[in-house]
Amino acid sequence: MAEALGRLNPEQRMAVETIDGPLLVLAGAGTGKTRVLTTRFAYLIASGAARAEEILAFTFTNKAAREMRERVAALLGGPVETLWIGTFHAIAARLLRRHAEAVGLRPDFTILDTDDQLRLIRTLAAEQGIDPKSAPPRFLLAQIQRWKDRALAPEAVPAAEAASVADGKGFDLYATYQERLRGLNAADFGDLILYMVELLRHDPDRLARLQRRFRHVLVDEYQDTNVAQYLWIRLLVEGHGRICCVGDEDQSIYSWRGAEIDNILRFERDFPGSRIVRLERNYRSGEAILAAASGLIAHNEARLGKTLRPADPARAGEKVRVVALEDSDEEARFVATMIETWRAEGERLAEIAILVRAGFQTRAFEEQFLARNLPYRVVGGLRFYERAEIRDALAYARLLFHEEDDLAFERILNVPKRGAGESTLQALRAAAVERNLSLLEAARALCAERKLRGKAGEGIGRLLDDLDRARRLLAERGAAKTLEILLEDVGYFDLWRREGTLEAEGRLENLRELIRVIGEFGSLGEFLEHVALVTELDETVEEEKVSLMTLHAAKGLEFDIVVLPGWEEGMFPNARALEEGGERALEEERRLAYVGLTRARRRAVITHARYRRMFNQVQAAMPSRFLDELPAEWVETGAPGPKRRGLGRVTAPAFAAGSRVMHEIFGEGTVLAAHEGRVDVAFDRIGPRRVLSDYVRPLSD
DNA sequence: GTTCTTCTCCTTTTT
DNA sequence: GGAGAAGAAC
Repeated sequence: MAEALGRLNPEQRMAVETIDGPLLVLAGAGTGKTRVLTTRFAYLIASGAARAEEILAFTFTNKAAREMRERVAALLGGPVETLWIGTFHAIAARLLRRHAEAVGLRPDFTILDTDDQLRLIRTLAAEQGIDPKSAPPRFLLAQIQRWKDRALAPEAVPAAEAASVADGKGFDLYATYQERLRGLNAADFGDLILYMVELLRHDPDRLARLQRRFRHVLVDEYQDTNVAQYLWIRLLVEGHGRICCVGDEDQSIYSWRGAEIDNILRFERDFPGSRIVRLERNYRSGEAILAAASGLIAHNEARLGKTLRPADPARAGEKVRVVALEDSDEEARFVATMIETWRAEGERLAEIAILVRAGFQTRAFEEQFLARNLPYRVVGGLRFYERAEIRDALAYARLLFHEEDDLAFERILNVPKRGAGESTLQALRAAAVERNLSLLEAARALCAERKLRGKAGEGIGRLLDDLDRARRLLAERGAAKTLEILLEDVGYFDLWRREGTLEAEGRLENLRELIRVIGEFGSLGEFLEHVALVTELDETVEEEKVSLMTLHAAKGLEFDIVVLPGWEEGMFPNARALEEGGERALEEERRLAYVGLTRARRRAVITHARYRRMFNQVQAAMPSRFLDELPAEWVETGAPGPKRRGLGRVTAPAFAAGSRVMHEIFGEGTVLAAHEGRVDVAFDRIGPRRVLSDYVRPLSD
């Protein structure tokens, strides 16, 4: 322990050893936040303040939870199974299963995924005659989630607000949606937190027991908590105030998910007697990058304020480079070529990341990388458990586990196609309601009574037989093997095999992977709980590949080199975000920019295009206002590369058609024609292009 | 009634 | 260039 403490700087040490009251650790990017959290965890135990199982630690991602768990275990010397370290949702689920009946659920309740939620909302909205055009299901679901993020059960939604959403229909839908979820013995993500708060609010004894049981509470990424999470935390530490929140208001980027930056800004008022420790020594980046990022974020109002300083003051590092490109295609080509150059200079691809504002931006880069055989990976795109084939297979698994899982049944009723379409489903629903059965039981009843005719009757009959057979196999063959047999029997594998495309190959591969993973779990139930709460299948093998991801996905990561494309008004800051959220949203966009810049250890390159192709048309784009907000002394403009020896003074006539030239970015090529300030060159690597003559020099040989 | 095809709309970020 | 809804064909 002494050794671990000795590795801390004075501020970090203060953050670890202040354990007698509420503490807010303002941890700037790259200041050793995780080290503080894990050391504090261990210190609480070593100092006798709490036993390991008396410390409750909340994180936002499963990855962060895992990392913390591993590092704490290492500090404590050996794996600790009983640690309460997890995401808000995972911990809520764990606690709720023990107290399910108090919130109207059974302990084996299902946790819905977004697909399920949306399908349910769509059905309910249709039942209630809500026009999907004026009130799209996605929007309604988002509104319901926002209520849940604020810990508002239907009866708690303020009347004025209830009336304002789709003429009050949105609110009615919320009430029925909640009823239906309880009927299905299911909870969605928001419910986990909402129910937790309700449980603690309405049951003082239970609350008191939990307060005694968890002597210390740690919260990571406090700036990302929503109101419901905040209320939960507050209830938990009411009375003793032994809470430590770690966060960075400048990295609060999840308001659209209900995160409330005010939670962190208000900390001192919320938790009387609290102290604040600032971690400002940055161990990641050079001075130039830190100064550029600091200068940018200084434009925000909603801050507690802190200044990042390089831990090594002698390390100025490279300035942030800003490059203007003609259009989005050229941007992608430029970035790809730049990365090829870096690679040739010995940079590792795994240490290069391209961070974009919106997911679709990755496509242009992917195309370039594919064409050039430049290895890349898209981080966080469609996650494993969100793929259609995985969802389908999981629906079969859920049905095996819980016959009454109507949502799973609906999903696979006609997958693969067995002639049971919308009208069949309606008939089943009607029968289910009338006889108070689950859909599957209703199907069984109607089949037995020969009320389902033709293709549908036959198809459903076979499905029921296959399911029965599989269920009988379950105990003997285990979950993985049984699911494999079931998917084979119902013809689900064949569905993809018949396609014969490369994509279908991939899907089959994913299914095999799924079955392998199921095999690693003790039971089907255990596996399904894991799937509901863990969205990624994380085998982040260190591969020599460029990473492509959104700025949101990049939070918490770091790379030697970071490329930030698309810094144009409308794109970044994102126009839609500004429309919805105004000034507050602008500040959040700025925080995103700050997060992006501070991911870089050694080098950051920002690009913007003068013309951007949006869906089908080309639009002129203004450089992002964030570019103007970067302090000029830490920024360098123009393409990188070897110093321009007299370039720019070379005039166009110097380039005779047919002569060989070298371009700073695109490499060598042959001149086709020269124009005023521009040259057409057939480049060896990327083909013909018109480029600025400033960037071209003649090759003497 | 079911499935296939065309059309139109939009595309921010995700535990 | 993708998804969902509406219309057309089986």
